[in-house]
Amino acid sequence: MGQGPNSADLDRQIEAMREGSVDFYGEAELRETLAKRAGTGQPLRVKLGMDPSSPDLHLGHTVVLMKLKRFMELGHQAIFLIGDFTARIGDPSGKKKTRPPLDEEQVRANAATYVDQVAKVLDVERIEVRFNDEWMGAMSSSDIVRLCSKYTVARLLERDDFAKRFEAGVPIFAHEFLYPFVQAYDSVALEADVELGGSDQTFNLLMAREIQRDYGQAPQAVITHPLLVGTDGSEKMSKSLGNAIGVNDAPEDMYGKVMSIPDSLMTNYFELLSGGEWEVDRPDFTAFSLGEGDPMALKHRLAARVVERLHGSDGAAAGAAHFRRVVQQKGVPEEVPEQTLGLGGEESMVLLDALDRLGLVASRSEGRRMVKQGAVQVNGERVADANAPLAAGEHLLRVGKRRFCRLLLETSQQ
RNA sequence: GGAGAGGUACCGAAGUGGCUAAACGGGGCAGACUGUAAAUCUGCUGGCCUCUGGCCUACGGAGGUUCGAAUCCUCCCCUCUCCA
Repeated sequence: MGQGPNSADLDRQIEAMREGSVDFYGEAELRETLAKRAGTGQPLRVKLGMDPSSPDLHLGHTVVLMKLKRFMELGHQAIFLIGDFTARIGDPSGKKKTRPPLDEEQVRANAATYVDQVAKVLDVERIEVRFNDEWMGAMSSSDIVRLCSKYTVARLLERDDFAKRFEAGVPIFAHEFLYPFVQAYDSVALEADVELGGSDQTFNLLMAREIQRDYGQAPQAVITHPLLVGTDGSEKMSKSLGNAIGVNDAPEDMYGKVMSIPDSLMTNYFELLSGGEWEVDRPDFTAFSLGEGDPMALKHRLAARVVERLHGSDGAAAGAAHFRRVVQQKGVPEEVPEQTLGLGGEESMVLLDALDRLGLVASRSEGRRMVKQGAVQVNGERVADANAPLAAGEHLLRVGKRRFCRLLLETSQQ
């Protein structure tokens, strides 16, 4: 931008902004704003907010982060808002029940890791990072009353997740109504021109437009994005559902988790995660069902791209090697965590004790079950007796497919 | 403020005095199979043990009745619905 109103350039920008989105509200106004500002060098203020309700971001978050990246490439100002205040309310979006509120300490701990995780996808040096406690914490009760006077209960109840809960007789607590007000006010405080989010955020995002008007600002454009489905292939990706691929997952784990998505999800992942950076493969499932084509190779390609984005090409290579070796050939990973235990004067250690002390099993009862099910191997041999003795020396323990530990048993007193 | 309904394991949901560590479904884990950590099939899924058996803890909370309670009684807490 910057070379005066150029319609073709505007088209290109708008197109990039729309790519991969579900809805683009306020597109026409945004186009006008861009045209007006062309030549002034004044960038758009583009807001993306996340609540530090869990310490880990996952691939679902990267879908929107990639869009933020595109805005940066177009020369706009990215604002990453950490909802430290909102996390203590608990976002009701898409929830079938009330979220447990987090205490300040948890929120702070989670927030601390966010910027690092975002840095895996974006150049955080060029981002404005803000916390909404900055202005929300400073609000007086009368400010909050004033904010709440801008929207009606009936309109809040139109919102899908509230409506469903209300109808089903699932409790809705009054503080949950506060959430969209705060998120909307964030846009006022940040003077956002554009806000990005998942499609489950549509209500909150649109409400911000009205609140901004009430506070004398031009309403932000809103661009929503599809929600990435988790590795289970049915629910949206979420840490609490256990179907998430974390941004901080080790390359090997990340690679394996991508490999574990259902085949039918491959296209979707290619498209949503591309962020305009990958050419998108559209596998031919009809061919696969006829035994043609190579779905496995495609999935490997997807996994490699995902891991490469977050861990670089070395990570991708490591992930691929680990998968071939451990999963396909049922082998032992290249690097197995090592631990040393002392025998404390005994001749040997009972297998179950070792599993328990190494944390390879959740409880001793689980350990017994694992052994009974044939899930436990010592040095590549399946062991049927939980009380089998392990002599001093080195033992490679394996529980199930993925839990490994190299145990060094020492005779020294301990 | 009044009246009803309800709170069961990770989640949903049966069970209304002993046969219940609690049916069934989902989830999770394991084994088999497979191009895959997909799909499918089978098994397991509170803890602890000297383990084809035994012990401890558990059905919102606290007491009580009973040889014995998730199931009966009392009080308390929480949610939903209707009325005001």
